[in-house]
Amino acid sequence: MSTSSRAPAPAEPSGDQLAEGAAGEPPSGERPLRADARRNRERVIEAATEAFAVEGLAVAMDDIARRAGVGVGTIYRQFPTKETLYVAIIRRGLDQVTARARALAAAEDPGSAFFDFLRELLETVAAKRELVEALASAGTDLKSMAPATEAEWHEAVGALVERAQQAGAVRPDVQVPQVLALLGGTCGAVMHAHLEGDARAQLAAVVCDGLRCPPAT
Amino acid sequence: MSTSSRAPAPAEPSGDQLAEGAAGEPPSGERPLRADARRNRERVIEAATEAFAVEGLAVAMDDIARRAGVGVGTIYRQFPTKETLYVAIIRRGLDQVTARARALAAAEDPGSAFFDFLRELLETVAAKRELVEALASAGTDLKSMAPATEAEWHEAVGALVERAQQAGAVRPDVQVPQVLALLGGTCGAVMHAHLEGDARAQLAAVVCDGLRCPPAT
DNA sequence: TGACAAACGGAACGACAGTTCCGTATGGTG
DNA sequence: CACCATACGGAACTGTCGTTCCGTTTGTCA
Repeated sequence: MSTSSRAPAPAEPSGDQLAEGAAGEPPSGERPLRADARRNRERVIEAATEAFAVEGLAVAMDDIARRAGVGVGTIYRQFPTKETLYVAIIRRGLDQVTARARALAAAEDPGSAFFDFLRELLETVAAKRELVEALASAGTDLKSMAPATEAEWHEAVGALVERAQQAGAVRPDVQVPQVLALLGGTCGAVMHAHLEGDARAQLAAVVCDGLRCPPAT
Repeated sequence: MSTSSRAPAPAEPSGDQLAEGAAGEPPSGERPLRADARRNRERVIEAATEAFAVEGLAVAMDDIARRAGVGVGTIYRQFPTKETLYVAIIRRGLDQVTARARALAAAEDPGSAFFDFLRELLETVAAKRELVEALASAGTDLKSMAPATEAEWHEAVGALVERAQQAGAVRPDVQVPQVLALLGGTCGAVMHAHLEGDARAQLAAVVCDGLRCPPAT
């Protein structure tokens, strides 16, 4: 050993590059990225999304590159690590549902807004089951890889839940963290059990009923 | 996925080792295993359980061997594959909860039997969070790796649920598969969100209420 | 107690897959 | 239309692991 240790060092977590520069959509705050680069970035994300869905998280970077019609080097210029690549994809997806949550938070009926959100989320996840399953298996800690995305998600759901509680549509004794956990768990249930159509709706109904205010008592 | 068990010269699978001999508890139907072998088998399972919990599913077999105080070869004599090793551990755990379900199925009050089971399950899973999380990340298809174990689990829970429904303690419109899914999802929620103590109980309450018959209406 | 099958240990083997490197191509600009 | 920073491709490099092999040790049985 000793000697030239110029090895693929495990990509140390070193501090703040994770904070924002590692894997946002485009390089939000930086110099504007050449045209071909931007095009390729998009292609890579697209290809990776499909590859992860079809082959699982374990697809080789070479495969992703081939699907995208680029060289591996091109991927690594935008995503310094395989992890940053799938975190970027996770972000994208999470941002979408967060946006939906925010939109619903402005609805007139806070109660149905929340429950609709839950049902929609289940549908969305079921529709992309393979991909979500793959990404979930990463075991990535979003809180450290994409703090902002994570925070916004929590915040958006929190708002939805609290409004629903104030309107008396959701029992007041549940905390937002529990709801978040339940959302995740229910998504997991739908995916792993391959619940389709009615079965899925039924499960949603059970969870919704549990969350709803106990009518009397 | 993972673990591409690709041998240089695959030769022949020589028999359906998956079917039954691969990873049961002791070699249930075969010749009686020498004393040291039985001892080592136990040590290996013990060590692997701890290793998976502490280091995750990705621990090297060499690590497990070291922890167990044996050579890798010894592991491979009992568990032809890494996968068969953790499937054995999964089986063991699942058999335990199945046994508990069966015990509760004989209780006087079918309703509280079922709900107690759910709560207990959540406690158990929370107590072994690290291990369960690791094993869950395997993405192993139990139905094909341990059909009997899987079937018995379904059957035991099914019985519990159906009795509770007949007693009017669980809403009659949910199917057993949904309950199984919900059980799994709730465990996942508790683990991923690190819900502790009260938060866990609260979540359990929500799920139980959802499953309970809507009092009136 | 002697003999033999069963079991052991652990070095060695192979293969895979993430990451790096560098010569070449190209978009953008003055 | 040059010029060059930026980007590209993809072969090559490496560390890591699962798995195998085989000489040695040990339990068991007559």
